[in-house]
Amino acid sequence: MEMEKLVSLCKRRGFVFQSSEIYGGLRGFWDYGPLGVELKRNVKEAWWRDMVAGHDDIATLPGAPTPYDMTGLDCSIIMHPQVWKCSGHFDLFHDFMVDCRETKGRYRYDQVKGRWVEAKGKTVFLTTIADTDDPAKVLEQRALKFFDLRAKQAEQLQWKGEVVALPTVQDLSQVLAPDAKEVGTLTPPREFNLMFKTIVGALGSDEDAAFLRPETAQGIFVNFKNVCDSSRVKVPFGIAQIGKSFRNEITPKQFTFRSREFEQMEIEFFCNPKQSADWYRYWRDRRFQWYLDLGLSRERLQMREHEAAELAHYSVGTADIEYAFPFLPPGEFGELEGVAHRADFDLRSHMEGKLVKQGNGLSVELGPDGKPRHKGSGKDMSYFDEITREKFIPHVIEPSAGADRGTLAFLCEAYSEEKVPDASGKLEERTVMRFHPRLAPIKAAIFPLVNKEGMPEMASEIYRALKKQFNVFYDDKGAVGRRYRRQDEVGTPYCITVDGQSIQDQTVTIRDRDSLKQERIKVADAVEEVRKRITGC
RNA sequence: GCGGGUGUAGCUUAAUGGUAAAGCCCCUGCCUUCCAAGCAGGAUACGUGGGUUCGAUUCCCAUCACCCGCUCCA
Repeated sequence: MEMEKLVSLCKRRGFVFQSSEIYGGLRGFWDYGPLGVELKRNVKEAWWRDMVAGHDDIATLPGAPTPYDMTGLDCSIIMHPQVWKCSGHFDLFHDFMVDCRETKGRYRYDQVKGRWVEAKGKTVFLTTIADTDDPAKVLEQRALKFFDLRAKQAEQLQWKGEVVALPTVQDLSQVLAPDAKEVGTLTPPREFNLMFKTIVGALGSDEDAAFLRPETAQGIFVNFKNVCDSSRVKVPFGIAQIGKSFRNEITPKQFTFRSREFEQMEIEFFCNPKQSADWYRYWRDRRFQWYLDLGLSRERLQMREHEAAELAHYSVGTADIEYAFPFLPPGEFGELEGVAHRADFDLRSHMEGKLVKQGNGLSVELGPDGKPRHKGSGKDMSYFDEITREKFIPHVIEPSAGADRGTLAFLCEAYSEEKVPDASGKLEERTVMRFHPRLAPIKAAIFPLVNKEGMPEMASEIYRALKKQFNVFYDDKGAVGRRYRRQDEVGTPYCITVDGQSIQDQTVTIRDRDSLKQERIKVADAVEEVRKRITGC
C-alpha cells in the first residue's frame, strides 16, 4: 500500500488534516476531521473499556498472577516544574548543541572536550567526543595530524592547560570540531528544548516558566498517594490516563507518526516488587493481544524486547509493541506502545529526588554543594500491605501507548483496494477501509433503494431508531451502488437498504462491507442485529 | 539542521510571460428497484511574501509545508 494514497484518502474523506492548513500548515501538528475524530475516539474508548471500565477485578484474568483493580485519572497538562526535575526530564530534555558546518555533525555542547595547543605559530583548541579514560592521548593524535607532524615531533606541541569541556571556551573561532579538518566550523551553542516551555500567569516572566507535559505518566505518579487514600484500591492495581503530551521532536515526520503534540494512553500498574516480573510479562502479552483483537495483522505486528544495553538506566525490562507501517522501509517497525518495567524508580524519585545510577542501584543525584540536585517531595510513597504485613515501595509496570500511533496503524491496516464486479459483471476497483466494527467511525448506513414509494419514510425511521445507540448515516443520493462504495471507503461495516419488498413485509437487507453479502432481516430486529454484529455477542 | 525533489479545484492531472483545461468528487433538478449508470445545469484552484516586467501561476529570491536521503531522536 502506498502511503500517499492513504494520506490522500484521509484528507479527502475527513480523517486527518494538516494543522492550520489555510496558513500553510505547521510541522508536527495534525487535526482529526469529522471521521477521524470518531475513529480516534473509538480507539481510546476501546482502550478505556477494555483496560479500565470493563475490567473484571474479581476474576484472575488469563496470564495474570492475581486479580487486580483498575482505576482512572485525568491530570492537568501543566504541573509543578519540580515534577520534571525529579523525573529526570528536565535534565535530559535540555541540551545545548553545537553543529559543525564542515561535517554537518551535531554534538552535545557539554560532551565536547578539548585542550589548547600551540604549534607552528598557531594556537587552536582541539576537541573530541571520545569517551575514553585518556582524552589527552586522543587529542595528541589529532594535534599531530592537524599540524602535519610525525609522532617523534610531538615535543613541538605546546599544550596549554589541561583537558577541559568546550563550554569553558568563549570564542569558538579557534576550535577544531571533533571531526573537522579546519578550525572555526562550529556554530554557537543552541538550546534544544525537547520540552515545551510556557509561562504561568499573566505577568509571568522566566521565573514563572513551566512545561507542557512530555508524558502523562508523571501525573499518575504524583497522584499515587491521593488515589490510594481516596479509592480503597489495593496493590496490585493500575491507574489509567488518556491525554495530550508534547515533545519538541527535532524532526517531526511520517504523517502523524512523529508529532509534537500527541495523545497517550498510559497505565501505571503498581505491584509488590516480588511479583513485578510476572506482572511485566502479563501486561506485555495482554497489550500485544489487544492490537491483534482490534484487527492488526499478526504479520505486521511484533514484540521487541529491549537489549540490556538499550534499557533506560532505571528499567529492568522493556518491550516495544511495533507495527510495520507502510512508510517505513521493508523489515522496519515503528513503536506503537512501550511496556516498561520501571521498578520503584518513579515513586522513589518523587520521594527522594532525582535519581542516578550508582553501581547496581540508584541513588539521589547530588549537586556541587553536596545537596540533592533536584529535591523530591519528601512524601512517603511506600505502601503497607495489610494482608502480608509488608511495607514496600511498589514496583511499576508501565504500558504506554500512543493513541495517534494506534489510530494511524488501524488506518494503515484497514486500507485496501480490490476488484469487485459491477452491475454488468465487469471488474471495478474498490477502495475499502476494513476497520474492526468497534473502531469504524460509522457503524451502519441506511438507504432507501429509491427515493419514493414510502421507502425514504421507512428508511428514516430505521435511521432514527439506530441513531439513538450508534453513529449511523442516512443517504438517499444517487444510485445505491455509489452509496455502498462511499461507505466502503470510510469503512462503514454495514449498510441497511429499504426496497420494494420492505414495504410489503417489513424486512430490509443488511449488507456486509467485506463479503458484500446481503441478508434480509426484519425491520423490528434491525437495531439488535447491528448491535450483535458490532459487539460480536 | 544539511542535500535533493514537489507545491495548480476536495482528489488526480494538463497548459501558459497576456481570459487557467479536463476527469473524478461535490451541489441542484430529471431519471432511477441493489454495488461508483444516464441527461441537464452549477460551485470550487495557481501554498505564502517579495522582486523583475506594461503584465507573473509561469522567471528570480525568500519563506512555509510535504516527500526522499543524511543527521537527531529522553
